[in-house]
Amino acid sequence: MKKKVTLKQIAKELDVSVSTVSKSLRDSSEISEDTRLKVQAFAKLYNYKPNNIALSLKNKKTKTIGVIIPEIVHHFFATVISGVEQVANETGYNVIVCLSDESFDKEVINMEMLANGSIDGFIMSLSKETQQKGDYHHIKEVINQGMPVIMFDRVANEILTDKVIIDDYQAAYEAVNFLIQNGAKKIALITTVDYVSVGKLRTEGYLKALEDNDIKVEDKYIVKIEDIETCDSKIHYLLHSEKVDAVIAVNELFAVVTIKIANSLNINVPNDLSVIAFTDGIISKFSTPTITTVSQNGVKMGRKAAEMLIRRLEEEEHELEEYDSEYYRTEVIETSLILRESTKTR
Amino acid sequence: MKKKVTLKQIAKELDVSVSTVSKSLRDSSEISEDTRLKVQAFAKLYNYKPNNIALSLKNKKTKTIGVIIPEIVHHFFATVISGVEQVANETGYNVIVCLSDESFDKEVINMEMLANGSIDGFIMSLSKETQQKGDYHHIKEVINQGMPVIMFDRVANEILTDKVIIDDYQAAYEAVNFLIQNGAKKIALITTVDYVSVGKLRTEGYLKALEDNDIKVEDKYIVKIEDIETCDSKIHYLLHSEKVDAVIAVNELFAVVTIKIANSLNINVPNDLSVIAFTDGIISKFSTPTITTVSQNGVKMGRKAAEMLIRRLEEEEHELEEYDSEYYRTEVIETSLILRESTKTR
DNA sequence: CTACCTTTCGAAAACGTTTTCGTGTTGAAA
DNA sequence: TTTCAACACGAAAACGTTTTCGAAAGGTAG
Repeated sequence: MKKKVTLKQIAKELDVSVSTVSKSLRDSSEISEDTRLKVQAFAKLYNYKPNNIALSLKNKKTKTIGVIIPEIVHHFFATVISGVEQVANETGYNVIVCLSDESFDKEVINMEMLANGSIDGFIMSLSKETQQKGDYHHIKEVINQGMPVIMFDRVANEILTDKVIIDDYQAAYEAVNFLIQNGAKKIALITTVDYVSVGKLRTEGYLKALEDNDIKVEDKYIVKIEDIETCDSKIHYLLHSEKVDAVIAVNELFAVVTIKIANSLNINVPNDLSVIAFTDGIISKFSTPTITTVSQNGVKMGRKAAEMLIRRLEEEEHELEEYDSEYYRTEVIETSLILRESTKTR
Repeated sequence: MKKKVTLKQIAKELDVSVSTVSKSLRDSSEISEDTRLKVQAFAKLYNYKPNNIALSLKNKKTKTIGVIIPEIVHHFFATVISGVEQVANETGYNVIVCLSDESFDKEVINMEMLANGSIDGFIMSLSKETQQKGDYHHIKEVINQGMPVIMFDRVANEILTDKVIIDDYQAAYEAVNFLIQNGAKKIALITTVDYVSVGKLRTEGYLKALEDNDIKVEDKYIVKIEDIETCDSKIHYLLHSEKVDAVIAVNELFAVVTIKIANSLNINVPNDLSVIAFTDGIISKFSTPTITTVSQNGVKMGRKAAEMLIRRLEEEEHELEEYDSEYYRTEVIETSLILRESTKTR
């Protein structure tokens, strides 16, 4: 077991100073070719690699990105991380991942931990509990300390910072429009509770689309699912008691459950019932029938978020005009409807 | 924008020395109650938090775990990370995630990056390419430097270190046995190429089970899928040309594709064909029919791996008897067959 | 021979902590 | 009054780097 070698050790072995070693390894012209080559050879022999922690302390840069997401066992978030990792890799950054587990407290703790020097900037998506509380002091504080924060997907208008989102409102509007144009009249919405920002926006898009097509909004067609346990019974109740001809679900899970329940009630998808889901993930591709979805390109979101963050980090040098009203940007990732077997077209 | 405050700044403001501030904040008895309280109050006011990087440098401990996995957009690996995160959170560790993207080079680069002081220990699963090459020098080197490494799932016997695995051989054996006991005679295996360690073990378990039941092994029943594009055609060919009555697939994806192709060929699952998949993930739960799987508890694996790593890290103090032959342990996570709709029992 | 420049290197500071070891002051005991 | 312990604090080293500055040695020009 041979421990990592340090500059000091090399210096001692070669009977030169630490500064000479450091300069030699960085090809400084201050050092004679003789000693430079000697040091470099020795360093290679002992496989010297500079200590990242020491470099971080010196440079006040860690070359590390902190990512905080609610859950990782969730295909969408996994794809986002994948995207972040891609550009991090390309630009020499590391990625620290923390999970809030949808808990406000964990989100706060994780942020505080990482904010104390471990990382150069954040990429994050709010936990449900945080959105419910509407308490963003921890995020504002971090931003106030001068650490860049990029929010994605579940964002808060209240926080002034860079954001990457999909246009949930518009996407829902278009999905509902698609259903209407293909003959649907009674369109149900299966969504989460309102405090989840994306759920709310999607609901609004749904409402607007109905309104623009002069279709009366029926409250009984809007199913709000608080926790996953009640999912089955609520959807069952909807399909059993109302003859809807289309369902738009805010996530894949609600959609696939809807299809299974429809099957059990002898309702044929897509002939009797069309189904569209948000979040284009694994389930939609492999369910039977496969599910038409609103694409939500997580990899692209992750890449974009990472690019924005790294741009901030590298530009920080120039100390740009921060008080510009358009200082912070919100990037919108375009969506599209991916047509599969769960919807019929006419 | 007020930057983070340091000990030095507090010291200057209060006109005391840095040491006094540090000691005060750590409740040292050396300091009078007067100044102690004064310092603490001031620190709280300015929301002082010690800088992690400085602490890491001083303590030669980062309290960070490095995780290297082939892909994160893969439910199993996501669950493992989730498990690692759980115990990391409970014990005050952070988690750095790097993706090898199934590439040997990226695996090496990531390991070298992290090994230079960024983390205290590794948890990793080999990339396909690494397993193919059989080149583990980067891992051995890290271990040699005294950094603990825990391998999980895709491990290499050649490397002497702690491991967490499921008993792939035994699990495959039992799955095949289950199929035979329920009437299957012609059992096909859909697997990956041999250099993926788990694929190989599962194949061996399959073979042994057939042998023990005096069933002749038919080479044409063993389908090896190299890349995902050929998946469809190969499985289609199998089902079309051979009347098999059961299929065991080494992952969910192969299983769900098998079912879809069976449907298209008017082969009823489970009546005409039973299907069992390895890796109990999202797809199996929501496919139609739902798929019987060999559970592979990723969360448990992640937790176990993290526990083993942290134990190593904390015990390192005592510098235990390293040359014991049973120094390194291999933990086996038990599996079980989760019965769903894709298999029939009699 | 002096003055100055170039080459080559080392000392030291800095990043933010913690900890060891002194040291000065005070008070009490002898 | 002397001596010593207790108390309260500060200086400095250490972790591993990089970088600035100073300085010694040697050479060259005048």
